[in-house]
This record gives sequence, structure tokens and C-alpha cells, in this order.
Amino acid sequence: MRGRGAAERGETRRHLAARGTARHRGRLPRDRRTTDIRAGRRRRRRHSSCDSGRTRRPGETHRQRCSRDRRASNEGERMTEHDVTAEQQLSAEQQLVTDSNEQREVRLAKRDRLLAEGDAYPVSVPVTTSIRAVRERHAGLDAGEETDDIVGIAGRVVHIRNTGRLCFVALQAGDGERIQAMLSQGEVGKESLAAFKELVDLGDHLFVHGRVIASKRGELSVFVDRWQIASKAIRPLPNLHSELGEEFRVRNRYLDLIARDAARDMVITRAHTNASLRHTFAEHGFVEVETPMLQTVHGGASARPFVTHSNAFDMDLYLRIAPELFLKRALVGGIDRVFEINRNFRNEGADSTHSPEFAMLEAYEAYGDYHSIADLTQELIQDAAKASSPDGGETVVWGDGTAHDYSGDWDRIDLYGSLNERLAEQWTASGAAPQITVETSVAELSALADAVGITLDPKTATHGKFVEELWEHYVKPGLTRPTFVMDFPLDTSPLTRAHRSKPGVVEKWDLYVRGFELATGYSELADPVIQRQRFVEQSLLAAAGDPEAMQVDEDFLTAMEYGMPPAGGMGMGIDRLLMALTGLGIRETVLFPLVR
RNA sequence: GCGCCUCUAGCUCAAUUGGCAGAGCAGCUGACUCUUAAUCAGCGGGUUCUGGGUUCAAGUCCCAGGGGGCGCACCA
Repeated sequence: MRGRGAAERGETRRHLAARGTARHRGRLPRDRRTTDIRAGRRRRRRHSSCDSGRTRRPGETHRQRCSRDRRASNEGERMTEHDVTAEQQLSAEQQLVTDSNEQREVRLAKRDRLLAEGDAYPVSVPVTTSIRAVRERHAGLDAGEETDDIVGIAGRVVHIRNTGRLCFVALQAGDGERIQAMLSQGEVGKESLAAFKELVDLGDHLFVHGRVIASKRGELSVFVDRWQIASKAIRPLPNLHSELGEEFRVRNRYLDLIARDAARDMVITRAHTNASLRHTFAEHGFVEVETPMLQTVHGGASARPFVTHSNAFDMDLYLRIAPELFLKRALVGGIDRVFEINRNFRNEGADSTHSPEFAMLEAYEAYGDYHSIADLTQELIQDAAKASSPDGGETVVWGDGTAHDYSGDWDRIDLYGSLNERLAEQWTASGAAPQITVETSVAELSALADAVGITLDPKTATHGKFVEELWEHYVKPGLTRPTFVMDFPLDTSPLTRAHRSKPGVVEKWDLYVRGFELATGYSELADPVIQRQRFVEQSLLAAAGDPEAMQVDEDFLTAMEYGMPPAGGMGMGIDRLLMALTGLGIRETVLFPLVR
């Protein structure tokens, strides 16, 4: 026990304090560490209240006595209250200092010394090569072997051993590649080595210059002849040996990126996936556009929008819930193959597969239909899988080691047909299993739904909603391979054209991958008269209190009346695509997810 | 929105029935020319999320608020 040692030696508080002062003599004067630092003053005041004549109990540490005294002292409570009031008046700069802790103060003192003697934040350092390049160039070096290759490299200090006259430090590059640097007193000199020990901390960016060698233990190293701080860190790095908590990782993603390969890989995978999508689109002659985020009417999907306000126009605007109606205007204008990868915003629930803002891909192909757009979607995803798979094939490997095959042509099943098939298999009640068709009444569907515990709000429940719910209950859990589910009920898809031969359904598919809906595709509705009817029906729903129903977009209808070519259209969640490729949750696929 | 769980040192976590708030890493001082989660000796570090309450005594029990998680609802 640390307190007992001092007590046994019979040392008084004053002796301890004197030793503390001597300890900091020279390099880190006590005055400097606490001057103008409110937290320091508070700490001293608290300690001074400990010196009020009470004695330490046997075996008790100083800190234990402090906390005992604090509890017993009303005066201490009042002083804390007073401090909080005073703190509210501190400037932002002082506040920054108030938030500091001991480890930060020590680093700030080192920063001061660096600035006084040279620079803690040089405009640049003379880097000659990358850590990765050095590792590749000298992969086969034997233990103890030396080279004449002189390099200048920089990286973040992630490991440090200050051992006597030979120091070791591991530098990490942004790509996660690491290399060791060795500083011997013989090479850099006594002063330089002492300065290194005194000034360099875990987390600093460090430049080193010297020969590439392998240590006696075989570790590839730079044998340093010259070093320089590239950027002094004033906060300590988190413990790199224990796993960081989920909340900490999300809120401090930059530290997550330093500490965890998987976090870094996610960013790269996402970039490669986006590049792959754009490349595949380009191969097919698609043009990328950017349509408005701020919209006066929200449309293109059934979702609750975020509302914001324009001061210039003095009007409320909606953050877009989908780019669809603008991309279709582009189709009218003759951009026959068009796509957009950008953010949508939906004011709805957030969980492991839903985020308030999410990246969405939408694509429209004039003179295509929902079959051609399904072909394209399959190709887009298979190309993306190749871009992120370890061997460039169509099988990706998740972080948990499981392999997921996206190759071949994916099944295309019928919504009603697959539902009836599964219903027949699982039917246990007396009599024959019911056949669900577009004619099946809401009452009948409601009874079937009730039997498996599905209830819908009677105000907005329709034939289509019940059929989709029943399908999700009976069929969806059994899907393992990527599957296109085709031909949906008309009433849930107001922007889609009726099926060319099957009455009562629309030419729409949902693509299910790993148990969730990854993309949806349509033969787009081109008839402006029917489009207007659908919008009016939706706005009546809105009047009836469904906040997700669409508004009538007169400007869009006008565009439609000039003639939109027949087209296939598709929408895909980029975050969900990443989830399918990596097996991670949506908060892991988004670099900086929204946190409260 | 509703229900349940959770919040302790810079980080990861302990703390028995309500009974002196601890460990590892990180940090400080010293030793060490082959360390790599080094080792050895010594030391510092806490508003136990916040505010009330019960109690001789609260990290622990109660109430309210905040952050986070999970489930339900809504949605992609």
C-alpha cells in the first residue's frame, strides 16, 4: 500500500511536499504546472483544507484522508459551489485549461519548452519515403543486419521504451503501417537522447532520420541519427491494448481510426465501394448529377421529413427524403442514364439498420425496365464485392471470418407466389391454406395477420401493407442468397407503373441481402395523368393524418406532362451495401454517425 | 414516443448485506545499449454522470434530470 511506506518512515506532509518540489526541479517547475490553472488552484485549496490539524489514520493514504475530510466538512461543500459559479465566468481559453488534467499539463509544459527552443509544430519535416515503402524495400533483412539506406520518415508514436542509453519508439503511419526507430546515445549524442526522453510522448507525431537496419531481435528499424517532433500531442492516447467501448469509438472516431485496423479498413472499403459503383455506372454510360437537398415539397418516398427554414425566402424548407423527382426531371430533359450518390434525411427511428441521415444511390435508365435495372443492380453489387474482397472475387469475407458469396445470377421470386407457397407449407389450422391474391380483402388479410401477431394501424392499413407484412413474416427469414422479390401490390407504390400483364400489381422489386432490404427497383410510371391521381390519393392520406404521405408536386407533374421516357429506376442504401459487404452495423459503416 | 438495462481515474474495468473507492495500462521520479502490453524501486491521479432525498454512514437504496445500450412502434 502506497501510503503505508511513507507512514512507516515517519515522514510528515511537509517532507513529502519538499520531495515533490525537488522532484520537479528544473524541467517541470511546480509553479508552471499549476499557475493560472483553476483546477490546480482548486486542488491546492482542497489539500490545504486537509491540513487543518487532522491526523492521518494508520495505513491511510493522503488521498483517503482528503476524501474523509471532504465528506465531514460542510465548509468544503460551500467552497465547491462557489467555484462552480466562478467557473461559469471563465473565458473559453481559460475553460480549455480548466478541463485539463495532469497528463495534459505535463505535455503542455513540454510544448512550451519545444516552442521556446525551436518548434513543436513545424510547417513540415523532410520526409523522404513512407513506412510502407521502407518495409517493402527491406522485407528480408536478417537480425542484426545493417543497410546503407538512409531515410527520413514520420509517424505517430504508438509505443515507446526509454531504456537507459538505447531508446525504442514505434511510429505508425496513417495507413496503420508501423516501424521501429532506435536511438542510441552513441549515434545521436547524450544531449539529443536526453531531450528525446524528456520531450517525446505516446501520441506525438515524430520525424526520424537514419539508416535502415534490423535490430538484434530482428525488428526492422531506423537507426536514428537525427529526430524532430513533427507535431506535439497534448492529450494522452487511449490505452491501445484494451478494446475501446462502442460509445467512445463512435464519439472519438479519430482515436478509433488510430487504434483499430477495422475502423481504418471501413473507411477504405467505403471509398473503394463508391469508386466501384461510379466506375460500373460509367461503363454503362450513366451520368452522375447532384440534385437539391433543400426542397420546397418533399416527395419521392414515404417518410417523415426534417423541416428547416430559409431566412432569405422566409419559408420552411424540407431536407430531402429522396432525389427521385429531380432525377426524373433530368430524364424528361434527356439525361437518359442518370444516377446520384448522396445523402437523404428521414426524421424517423434510429437503430442498427437505420440512421437519420444515410447515403443513397438512385439510378434511372431510359428505355429500360425493372428487369434491366435488376441486371444493372446485380452487376453494381458484384463489382463492389470484387472491389472489397481479399482475392478480387465475388465472395467477401466479413470481420467475423464468415464468407458471403454474391456470384452468379440471383433468384427472382414473386411476392404473392412465394407468400402462398410458404403459407401452404406452414398451414396448421383445419382446411386448406388460403390463397392470397390481389383480390383478397383487407378483413381476410387482417385475420391472417392477427393469427401471427401482426397488427396495423386501421387508419392507414391497406391490402398492400398487410400483404407486405405477411410476406416479411413468412418468407423473408428463409432468404439466404441475394434475392429479387418481384411484383408488389399497387397501393404501396404510388410512383410505379402497373404490371404489363398481371392486374393489381406494379412492376417493382425489392432486393433482399443478408435479411434486409438492400435496394428497390421499378418500371417507372410515365403517365402524367395516373401520376396526378396517385399524388392526389396520397395527399388525401396526408389530410387523414398520415405524416409520411407525399405532397402534390405540381412542378414535377408539369415536367411529366412534357413526356418522360419509359424507364427503369433503382434506389440502394450505400450504408446498407457496406453492411452487406462487411457484416458491420450501420454506425460502424458511417465515419461520423449522429450522436446526441 | 413507451418499457427495461447501464454510467466509477486519461483508457479498460473491480469494489461482498449500505461500512476506509481499487487494479492493469497510461503519467511522474530514478535505474537499465535490443525493448516491442519490457523489467525493477518510488510517487501522483477521483465532483463514483448531475441535482435532490433516506441514513450514524450512499459508488451501492429512493425520486427527478442527462448520456449510452437493448426491445417495441415507425421506417430504408
